[in-house]
Amino acid sequence: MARPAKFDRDKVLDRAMQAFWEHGYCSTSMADLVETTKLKPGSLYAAFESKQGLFLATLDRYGADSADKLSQYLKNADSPLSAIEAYFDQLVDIIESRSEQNSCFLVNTVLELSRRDVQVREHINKHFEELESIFLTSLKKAQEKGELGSDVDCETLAAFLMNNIWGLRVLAGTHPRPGRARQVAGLVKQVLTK
Amino acid sequence: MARPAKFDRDKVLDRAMQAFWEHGYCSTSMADLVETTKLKPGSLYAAFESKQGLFLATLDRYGADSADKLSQYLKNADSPLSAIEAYFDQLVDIIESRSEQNSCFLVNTVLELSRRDVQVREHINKHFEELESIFLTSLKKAQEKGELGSDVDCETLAAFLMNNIWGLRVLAGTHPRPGRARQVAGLVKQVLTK
DNA sequence: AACATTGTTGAGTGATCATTCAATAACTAA
DNA sequence: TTAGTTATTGAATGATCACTCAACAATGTT
Repeated sequence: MARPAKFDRDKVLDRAMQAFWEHGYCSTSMADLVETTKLKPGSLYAAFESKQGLFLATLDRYGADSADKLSQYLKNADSPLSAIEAYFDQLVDIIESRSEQNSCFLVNTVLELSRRDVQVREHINKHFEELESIFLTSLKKAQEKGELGSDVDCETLAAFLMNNIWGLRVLAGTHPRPGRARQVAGLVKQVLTK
Repeated sequence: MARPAKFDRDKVLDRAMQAFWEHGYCSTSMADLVETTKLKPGSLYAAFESKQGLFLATLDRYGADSADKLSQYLKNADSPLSAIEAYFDQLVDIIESRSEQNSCFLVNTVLELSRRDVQVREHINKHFEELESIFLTSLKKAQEKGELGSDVDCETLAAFLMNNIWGLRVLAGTHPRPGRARQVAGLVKQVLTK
């Protein structure tokens, strides 16, 4: 009934996400987004309402991807605890690789905007809660299997895991000496397996 | 030999720090700083060179204050381990208080700027290293006193403590449900005291 | 009092910010 | 073909950005 959009929404979101992820919300200008997405301002505004709208869309995309990735590690694992350890190992690999993109878009955003912007906070918290609930499911499974003592509080342990992931993401921002992330993660894994 | 400055440098730094701490670097405009410091643009630039120069000065002030505070908790403590626990307890109190200012200026800045700005990163890292070395000194003292087993790697444990402080600061940004910060800190303290 | 030096003032700079919109293009349904 | 609808375009908007500077004020020295 009308002219169809020419651009690929997913590709546009991906490119915008890369820009926000790398430079943060404030330091990514609409001019930057116009350049990376190859969409003119008018088209961007027609599709996403505003810079903030586009940002929230990229946040949700990143959050969904993160949850998928974590799920792939943990679902159907024979040993839930080993799977969690494997997840931490690959996180450490990313951080130790010193690649440009070893930060977490969600964690970056918590400290840049979430403290002051309710809408952003609600989106972020939703994604964090999803990640944590995936951990929690695995921890409970571990407890059923006897990998984890029945005295262990899985909720606290899940919160502790999230805390150390956040810490590792901050660590990545400091450009730490090689081996340090692995050292910290090693101690976290030790807590996990007693 | 010349006209002396009228303003109190420490008071100006304090006010600028509050502004940067609350809103971040990008979202604090020179107009904001002119308003909070009560200095005209020309005076600010004469005293601090640039927005970035003023920012680095406030960072250093915050870092020095943080180290002083941690030192006060840990130096001359009869039980180094209890002193570290006490430090975590007050950190939890700050976070659970849900006050406007329960974030850490250094952690905020790591994720806003440190990843991309070498100069900022060097300043931040210097302060983090100082904090960590204060923890390390206490941990070694604890080991000498037998509070900590001789098999414990104090360097790793200090890095672990920093990691969880960073995690707690991210947690604060999510506006968590009451009690959660205390729960996480409790587990950290448990690791500390075996 | 006169001079040298430095602090203070605030209007003004060009650049960049997010956003808008009228003109035009491309599609579907009739 | 035509009418109706929506996508695309890119120049233009006013606001705000970090920053400058010439005029003036206040001090110590002589």
